[in-house]
Amino acid sequence: MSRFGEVDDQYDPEAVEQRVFEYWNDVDAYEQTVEHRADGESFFFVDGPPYTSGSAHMGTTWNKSLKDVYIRYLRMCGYDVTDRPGYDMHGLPIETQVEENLGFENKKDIEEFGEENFIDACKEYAEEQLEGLQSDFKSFGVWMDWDDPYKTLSPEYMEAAWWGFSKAADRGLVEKGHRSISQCPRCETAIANNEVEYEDVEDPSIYVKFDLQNRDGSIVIWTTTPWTIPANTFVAVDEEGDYVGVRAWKDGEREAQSASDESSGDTPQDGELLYLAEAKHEEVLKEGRYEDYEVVEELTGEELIGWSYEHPLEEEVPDHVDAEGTLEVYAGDYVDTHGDGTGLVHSAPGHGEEDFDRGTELGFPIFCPVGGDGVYTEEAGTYEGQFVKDADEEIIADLEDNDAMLSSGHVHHSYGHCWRCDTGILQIVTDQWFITITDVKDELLENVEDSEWHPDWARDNRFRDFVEDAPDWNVSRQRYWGIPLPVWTPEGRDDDEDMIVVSDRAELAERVDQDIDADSVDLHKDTVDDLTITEDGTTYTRVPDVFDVWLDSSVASWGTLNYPSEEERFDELWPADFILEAHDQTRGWFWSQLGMGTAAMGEVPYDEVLMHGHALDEDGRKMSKSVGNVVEPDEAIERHGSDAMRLFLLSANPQGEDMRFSWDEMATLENQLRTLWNVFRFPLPYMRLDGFDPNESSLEALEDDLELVDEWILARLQSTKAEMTEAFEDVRQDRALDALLEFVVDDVSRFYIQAVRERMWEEDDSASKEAAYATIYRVLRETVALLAPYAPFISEEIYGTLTGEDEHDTVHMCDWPAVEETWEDPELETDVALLRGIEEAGANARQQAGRKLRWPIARVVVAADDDRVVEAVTRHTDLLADRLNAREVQVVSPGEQWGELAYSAEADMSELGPAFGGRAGEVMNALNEANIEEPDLEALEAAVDDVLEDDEGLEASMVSFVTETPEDVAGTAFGTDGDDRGVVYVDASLTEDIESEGYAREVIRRVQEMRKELDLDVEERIALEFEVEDDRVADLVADHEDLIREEVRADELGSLEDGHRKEWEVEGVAVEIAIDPLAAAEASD
RNA sequence: GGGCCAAUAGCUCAAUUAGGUCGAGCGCCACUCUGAUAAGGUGGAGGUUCUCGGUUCAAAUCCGAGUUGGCCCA
Repeated sequence: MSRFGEVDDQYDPEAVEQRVFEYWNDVDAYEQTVEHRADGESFFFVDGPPYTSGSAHMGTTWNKSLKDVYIRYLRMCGYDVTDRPGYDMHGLPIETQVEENLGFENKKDIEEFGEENFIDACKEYAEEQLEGLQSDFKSFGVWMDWDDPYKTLSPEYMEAAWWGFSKAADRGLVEKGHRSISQCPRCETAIANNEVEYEDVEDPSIYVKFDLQNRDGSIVIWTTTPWTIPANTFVAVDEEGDYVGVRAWKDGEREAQSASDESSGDTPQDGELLYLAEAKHEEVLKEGRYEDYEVVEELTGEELIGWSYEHPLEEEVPDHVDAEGTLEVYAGDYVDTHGDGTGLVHSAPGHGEEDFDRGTELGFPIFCPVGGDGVYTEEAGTYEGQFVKDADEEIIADLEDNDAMLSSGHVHHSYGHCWRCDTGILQIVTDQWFITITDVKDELLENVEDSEWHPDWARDNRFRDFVEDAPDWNVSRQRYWGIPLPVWTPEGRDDDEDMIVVSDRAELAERVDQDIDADSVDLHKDTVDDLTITEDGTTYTRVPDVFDVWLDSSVASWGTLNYPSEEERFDELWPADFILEAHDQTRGWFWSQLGMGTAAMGEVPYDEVLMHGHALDEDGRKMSKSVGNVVEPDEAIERHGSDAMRLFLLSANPQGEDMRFSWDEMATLENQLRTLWNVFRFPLPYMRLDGFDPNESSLEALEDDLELVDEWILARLQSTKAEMTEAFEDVRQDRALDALLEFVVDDVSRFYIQAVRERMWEEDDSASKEAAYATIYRVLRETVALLAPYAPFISEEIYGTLTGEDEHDTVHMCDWPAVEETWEDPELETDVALLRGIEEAGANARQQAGRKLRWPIARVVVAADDDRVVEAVTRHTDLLADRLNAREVQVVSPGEQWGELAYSAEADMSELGPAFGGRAGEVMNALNEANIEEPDLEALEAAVDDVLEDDEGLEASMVSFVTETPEDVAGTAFGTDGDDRGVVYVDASLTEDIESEGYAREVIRRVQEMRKELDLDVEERIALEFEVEDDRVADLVADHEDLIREEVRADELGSLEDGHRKEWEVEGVAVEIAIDPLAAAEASD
């Protein structure tokens, strides 16, 4: 880009982006930037791999923008940052998507299609999705190593997972076991708890009577899963709970009883004897439509323990559990006598995790007559071959036939579903492989301490809770598209004794019977299933399962370094310095990495964590396709540009809190970029015209020529850099951005540029103009460096236009701007802050007095609260007078009083509160309302005592006096950062002199407007005529004829025959103005 | 049902991290400026700090109970 070249008048984000993308491509900006830091200190960032299905949504976009801003920042700080992006490419979501695309219903279809073909199809699909994501990420300027992402489906990466798993096995943490798991009957695989999605559905709701043995009556249980009744093994009670025995009648049975005298024997007249929780009996009996009942027995849960009952489907399921001790009542800590149900819980260890744990504890056989496809096995007796949910109806009918049904209805409740295919999950017991991380729970908790989290509560409140409760990790899935378990077991054996766990490709090639090439072998299921190992006369075959997809990403910290196939970088870099993901990853990647890191390496694989939130819609609801409130990043880019979108995303607090999307905010940020653009392009024509050369005219060379505003904006720049750096160190890039934008919009645009405009207009070369150029050059040059991590496009374009060929090819190679002590000046910053406070207050006072800025005012009086204000005003009187258009500025020192002011007081509650206790509020009100002539404590006290009719004993520290403005002047308090520092009074009284200038300026402004209507060049000369109707005003204006002629560049003044003519009304006075460009007049001659 | 987080102006957020009269930006309205000009400036309106209790002389802030939203878990 050429230095000080022409730029667009309007900030056009799309055009900027296009140009910058091309430019980056031309100069290999990314490659150069990486190379530039190659010798820097290493910084090992690990990208949490997004899953390759679907495109980048707002949340992913936020996540990647955050990663980009920190990576760019760290690079600017000199680090050689690892920036390899990653993609999570295995797992059930892709399988189900591919199945859908191929029109498959179940595993059988896959088997017919062929495993190899299916795996190829999954791979192809995942690669396609990856390309889409990559281009999404590139589209908003993320700089990562797109040419070499780590992919969980690559052999090197799969090997990393094998290696981690084998290390865990070496430590004895791998075991095969019978566990109660969540099974998706469609996908025919176990799924992780965090893959279960809960949805509201209608299910059967049945109350079942289990007839007691060796005593009268039945116990009542409740369930929404009739299909689990065949597997009933025991009933659980709350040992401490209160239960009742109830005799209940329906359909007029009791009347029949009272009619008959004898009530012995089991007759309908006796009703039914039912046992259940005291708290639930009314509700349950109502549910069973009993008309009448009587509590006949009260007992505790403990008393129920040991009662035995008959299996309600005894005949239908002949193989039901009947071992010693089963079909009895036991204590269970999962029972709640006040919750849903009856306080007696039907327990089937084959179909529930809690039931399984308790059943195992009791030493019972685990009866699970259901296969992985959700179909009853032979053990289920008459139900064999039916899908369990389909069998509900028949089971209900059978229970009714067996007179075991108390009530049968339906209920709406939330029930777990497979996150991918939306099929209701089943709890069944199957053989699975586990990493028994519960064996190293203490180590996990210790390792948690070794990582630093932002925000800290994410670790101490959230993550720790999860780690404490985490069960063993079921890592096996009965699917196809995943990393195969590297486990070989002796043929025909079904356990983890004598298993072989292969750790990498080299070991695989060495041990398997077949001849394979370690470098080229693919590790997917279709390949490795055929491999066998024969050692000491035993043949081993591979366990057919693949890994839970969470295991894939859990090894990212070494997988991204291609460890174990490459060792050098691992030795140098591991563990990760920094990872950054959303809060759903507490249970996901943050956890899986800790688990795997601890199991394999004994360490947490990351040092520092930034946990951000989710992107919600404008109403604070989560974005969801079904609700239709999803905002696509593409749309945001189209409407406001990538830079503005990034700015919006990066202006949100990144620590734990969710972000509400807002089009308004994004538009505001685009406007602020527009302001920057305007600031940037304003001095360019002048610099170009004057041939400004920042090398020759450096700030350092021109130091003595700098004016106050120059020094001030440079001082503000230093503070801004300091503030930003501090914010970045606190991992609060949002606060850093706030500081930068405030600097750009408030200090540079609204103050500095306003103040230096006149210097730029000077036609002759001057040291002052040179100094202004040098200052603004430095300010802009550093500003774009500070902005570069956030808004890489606009920063690049501005940087290129400023520096030309002088510096780096890209702003992103710049060093993070350091604070330069030379230019620091906190004194001056305070001065200007005070002056701006005074100026603002003065403008306010002017408005109150009804005097426009165009009209001079006689004087401004600044009543200072403290000496610092006096100092600032005295030092910069001229500047203040100029900006307020005042003829004179007076200062009233602290302690002194000005004019005929009345006084009141403001209470300092931190003093009043302790002194007056409960009456503080009352005293405060009296103080605030008091009105006195002198700011004097005694007078105030008298006024307050008068109101409260008491002697209050005020102290000076309790109050500060405030002035009450007299009528002829307007006064407004001013201050900095919300602290009052004094009052500005504007004396708006008119004099002839002031009126004269005021009216003259009114004329000037209207002539200027007419010049603009004619589209005249700034330098173009004109002939001018004006006629003021009011004689007095006409005389006043005439006094300033010279001023008018100079300002509007009028060479001739008098009556004009033609030209551009207009009637105006100025402050109620009619004025006729005509102008005619002189050049045009000559031409017409 | 449980854990964690959040709730302050119409919107996005502050309020010096063991309490002291709640402030910005945007938007809106009015005014203003006219050599950054499809820009710039000033002012104004707008608050039951989600609700209800409690502690305290004093609560947005501390405690308790709820409501709503978010994440995770059941």
